[in-house]
Amino acid sequence: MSMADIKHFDEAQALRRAMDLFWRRGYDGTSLQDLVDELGISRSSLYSTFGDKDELFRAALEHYCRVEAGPRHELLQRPGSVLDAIRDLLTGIAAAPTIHPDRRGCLVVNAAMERVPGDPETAAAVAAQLGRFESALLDAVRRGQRDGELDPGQDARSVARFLVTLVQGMRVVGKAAADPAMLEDVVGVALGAIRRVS
Amino acid sequence: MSMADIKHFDEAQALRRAMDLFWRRGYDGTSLQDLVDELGISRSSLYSTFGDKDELFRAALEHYCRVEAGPRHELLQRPGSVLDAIRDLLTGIAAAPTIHPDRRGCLVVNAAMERVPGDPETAAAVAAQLGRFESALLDAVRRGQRDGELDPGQDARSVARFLVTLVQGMRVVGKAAADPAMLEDVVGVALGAIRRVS
DNA sequence: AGTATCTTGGACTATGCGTTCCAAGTTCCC
DNA sequence: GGGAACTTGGAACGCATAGTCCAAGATACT
Repeated sequence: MSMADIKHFDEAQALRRAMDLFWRRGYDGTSLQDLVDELGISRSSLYSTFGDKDELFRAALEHYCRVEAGPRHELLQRPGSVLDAIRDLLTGIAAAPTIHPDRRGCLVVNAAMERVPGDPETAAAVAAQLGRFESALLDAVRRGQRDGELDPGQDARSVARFLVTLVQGMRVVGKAAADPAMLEDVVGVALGAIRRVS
Repeated sequence: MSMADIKHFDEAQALRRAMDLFWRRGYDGTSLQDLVDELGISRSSLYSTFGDKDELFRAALEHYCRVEAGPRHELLQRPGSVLDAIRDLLTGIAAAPTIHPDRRGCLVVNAAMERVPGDPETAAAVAAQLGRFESALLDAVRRGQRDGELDPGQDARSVARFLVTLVQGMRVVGKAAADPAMLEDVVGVALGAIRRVS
């Protein structure tokens, strides 16, 4: 293998920029020219490095799951109060529209709504991500029930699924309604729903 | 005004078919040729009747709100148990993926995710629809609290917003995950969250 | 220094898109 | 029956798109 095959650009940075572009404008809303301009590389390099538009989109989606969603799942494994961890998770999602006032929402939800049905690979990636979120929450809920913070009378898996679903709803509402107070109200009700009645 | 201006096609039926097409395939996923083929009318008639693609999409979205969402709001005004009405509402939405196995989801959510940001008119229509849903739920929640079915200790508006958000999440999960049991679990937890503790 | 190998930019291709336009056809009024 | 008003189908237009290709440049090994 010769060593003239050095890339003249930062592949990781290009992927990050592609993720950002797809996140803000969606799949159809992002043209190949947009990508060429924003990533700062030529079409040839884009195709030889990332494959076609579909592959790049999927890579961007995976990168999003790793960088954006991953830390939130780890937050649930934090030692100490599970209820606090879940509260932090939910308030963080409630604050997303404030952090990103451009109404970009969540790339996973955007991808699911725009690409399902019609792109089975993206559909599978989204379903897998929801599954990972559910199992991370399931562990946390079980721990919370053991620690006496969460209501032990509820089925842990149902509670985890409830939280997964609520978070996706917060993503939709955060993008569509853009009233920060609304999501804070929602968080309050949700926490009351899972807390142990004392 | 002369009377040679009779349409040779059923305008209401065409709008229904356009709604169905946008619902299944999204805005960008539906080409004007698709519309011409499915609606059974020519390009000229389409443009002279509905305006351009944006206008037709908005009309289809409004039609959806009237035909699909409207009856659900009225369901909440049903005499008798509010808790039963909310349960029926939620289980109906949980059953949506079974009724439409093609993973079409909800046109309002699809539209919001695909068109926001970038189409302020659609964004406004979606926000208005969420607002109508919230106020319909607010009336129901207040009634349920008066009747002693719902927990009167919770802020009624927060509960309404919670339900709005949860339903949007059920739309996302129903389209992305397609496990009917999952949403039934969610409904159970949600009903427990708002029910009066007896 | 020369050569082989790989990357790069940009021109190029083919296709599909939304929109416009016009001749032909149809209907009603006089 | 003649003419005005309107709808209709289909051709045509300009433009944007995703993807391909190739000459030119850069690098490392002999």
